[in-house]
Amino acid sequence: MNAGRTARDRARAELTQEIKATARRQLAVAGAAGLSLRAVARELGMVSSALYRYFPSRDDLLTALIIDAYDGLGAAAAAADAAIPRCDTRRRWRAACHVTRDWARHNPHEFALVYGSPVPGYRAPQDTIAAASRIALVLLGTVRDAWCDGTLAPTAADPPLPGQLSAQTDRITATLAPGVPAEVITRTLIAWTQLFGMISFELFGQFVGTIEPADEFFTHTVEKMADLIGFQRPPFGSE
Amino acid sequence: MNAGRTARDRARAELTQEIKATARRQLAVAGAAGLSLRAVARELGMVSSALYRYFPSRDDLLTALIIDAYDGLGAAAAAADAAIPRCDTRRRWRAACHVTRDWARHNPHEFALVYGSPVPGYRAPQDTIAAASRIALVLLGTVRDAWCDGTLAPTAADPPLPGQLSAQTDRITATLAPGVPAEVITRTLIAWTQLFGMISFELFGQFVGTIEPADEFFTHTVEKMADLIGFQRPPFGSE
DNA sequence: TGTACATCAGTGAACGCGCGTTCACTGATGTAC
DNA sequence: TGTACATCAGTGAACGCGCGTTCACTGATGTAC
Repeated sequence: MNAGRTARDRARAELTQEIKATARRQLAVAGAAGLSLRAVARELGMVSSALYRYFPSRDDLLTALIIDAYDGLGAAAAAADAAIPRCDTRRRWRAACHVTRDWARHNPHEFALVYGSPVPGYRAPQDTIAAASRIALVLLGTVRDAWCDGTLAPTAADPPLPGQLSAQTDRITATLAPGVPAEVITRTLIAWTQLFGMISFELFGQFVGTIEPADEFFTHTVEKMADLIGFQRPPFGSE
Repeated sequence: MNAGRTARDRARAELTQEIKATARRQLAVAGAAGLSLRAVARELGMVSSALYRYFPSRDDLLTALIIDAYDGLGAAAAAADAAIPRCDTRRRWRAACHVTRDWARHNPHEFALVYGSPVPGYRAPQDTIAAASRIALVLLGTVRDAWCDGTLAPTAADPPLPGQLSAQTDRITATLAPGVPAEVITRTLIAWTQLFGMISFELFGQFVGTIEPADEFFTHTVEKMADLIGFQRPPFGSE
């Protein structure tokens, strides 16, 4: 892989990683808004202007951190998902939810960076969107596979979705989950927002004094949401 | 109300409000981490040290803003709830959810202040917790009333909740909703986290390009969560 | 293998700006007699 | 009603610190012949 690359190239790649790692550590003490190139440079024993060889501006460094965060979560979820037999869709859903929480608890500042309040004055470039969608694709993939298997509970004879919402879910269906009914996509969106809301509340302190620790609440809720989507319950005694 | 108060007192109260209002405007441009006493003073045409007559430090001003934000949301929800007949519990739940979203959309920076990433280096004092719970109490109140009315759907014969979670819900039940089963409290907690997760995603940009605008998704989801809790569906044609 | 030149990493000084907080002070407002 | 004193709001200067970004520069690494 490194064949043909010069020492300079390798040094550059390494230092780029070190800068990002140091910046990540900085997030913990100052938050995204307080991320400081000078502080990063200081910790690396460099002069601040040297960082401009690696990132054209503070915002570009922030963008790199955001993409890394989304990628880290996406990769963790994809790996957890891949470790489970394709047909065991409920377990795959569950694993993706739990790995998301675990990742967030291990990387609380990166979670806050991407799922917390937007950084004032920072406008996320397009590249971040692709990275952001990885986790959603893993979650949606388990639902799609369950639907295609025929193991997902049938959709209720509810009134049809209103126009705007059904257009939105159709767009998702068309590109990412052909054949899956809008109703199922909608339930997945509900569970998706529930999952991240619950993790945000846990990490951002809304559970202090009540749902603390949140382990059992989390586990229980993941099952409830799996039921809501329609994943088949595991046979009695198998878990 | 102002009887017996001196001109000085009234001026002090007014200026305190003006400082907070100006600080709230500042939140929009710099976020909580960037809230600056000097900028607030500048906008008010004062010298920065004058603010120390009103707030002993930057963090105290931030605390005041946090309490005001929680109170604003809590008051809006309480008012919306109070405007609906006590017995119409599903409509009360629905109203509280919608007013929460409306408040968040009208006050996005205050929403971010209290439900977004924690401000680095800032530790919220105890007073904020009481203010924070107001919205939760309104939501929980509708569920409690529905249960006491006997109009809430019966709880399923599910396996009992695990110990940690049932202890946590029991504590909530004991003080805030006597007689309501742990299962119902748990479902309410799920809906509560779902609600705020959905609003966060909408405001913080996670819906960009997919669920945008989120109006119908929001309305639909509020109904689904009302179903999950067990509020009776409105009779056919009544809505 | 050796030389000439181009590329690049990192330096150090500087620009122009921001911040929270303290302190001694002036002058207006309020209170007690 | 008037006077003496205490309280308080707001000033302006200062302390000591931080920041992002630019720029001319030195010296090391890489490339072409």
